[in-house]
Amino acid sequence: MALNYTVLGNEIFIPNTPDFDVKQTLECGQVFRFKPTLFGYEVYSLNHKAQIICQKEGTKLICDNAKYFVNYFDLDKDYATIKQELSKNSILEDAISFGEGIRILKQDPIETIISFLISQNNNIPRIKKIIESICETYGEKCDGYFAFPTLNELSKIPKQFFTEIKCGYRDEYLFSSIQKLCNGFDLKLINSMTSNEANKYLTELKGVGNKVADCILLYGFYKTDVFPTDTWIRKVYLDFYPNSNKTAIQVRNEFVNMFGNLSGYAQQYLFYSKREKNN
DNA sequence: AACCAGGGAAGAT
DNA sequence: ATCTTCCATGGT
Repeated sequence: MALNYTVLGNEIFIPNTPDFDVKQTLECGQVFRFKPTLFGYEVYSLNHKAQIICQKEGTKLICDNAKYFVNYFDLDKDYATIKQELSKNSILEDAISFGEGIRILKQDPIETIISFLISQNNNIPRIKKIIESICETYGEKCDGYFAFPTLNELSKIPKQFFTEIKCGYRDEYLFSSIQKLCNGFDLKLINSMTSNEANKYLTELKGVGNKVADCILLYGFYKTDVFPTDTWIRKVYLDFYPNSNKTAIQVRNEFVNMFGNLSGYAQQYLFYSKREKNN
């Protein structure tokens, strides 16, 4: 059954349902540009903003473009059926009931590439700080926030800036990949590729390896037959298969074989559950 | 002090 | 092709 929401002007209202939870959706590691407020959250995507107000009867989104955020929060997708299908696998039972309100956000490809270039071998609070700093300095000033810079704006950032805001060795990755995105690298090709082909293509960007490529494909291109495998997912794997010495790529391929087109969803439930519980 | 964080590049085998 | 080492930074 699909989500039952209503749109009134620039407001979206989602009545209480197990298939939508803002906290779970924002804090499951897929997005970095949001902050908690008194009554909920504020979320930023490109040059859009949504105020999210958690009420007794449901969740209200006050935004600049309701259509944009209906798509962003994937509100027209039937997650109940996805969860029902995935729950047949005992590995997922607990994780799904723990994060049953997760939605996979439909983010912008460039914003996703830059964000997950920064994410590698890094922790979430610092990732957020670095992205915010880039927006503040090079993004368009909007009403109470800064937009994510356009590709053209990104192309004007000197490598020195990435160094100064403590990107560490990722400064070169960001600088080099932005140049490439401006010059010859064609993201439109990805839509006509299989996920494996697209993964390989994305690794032509410096700093993008197998894992970051999977994140880009899942969050930026909505390809769900991928399974980003990071340190947390490897811990999950060890929970079910103790003293396994499989590499990240082996774990990744095993999960993709297990979950097929629903791999991306499965990954989110497992990641969120493991990271929140941290045991 | 040593280890970890949503890993990946480069060089050695 | 697979295995090591090193890579900045900040927190524990």
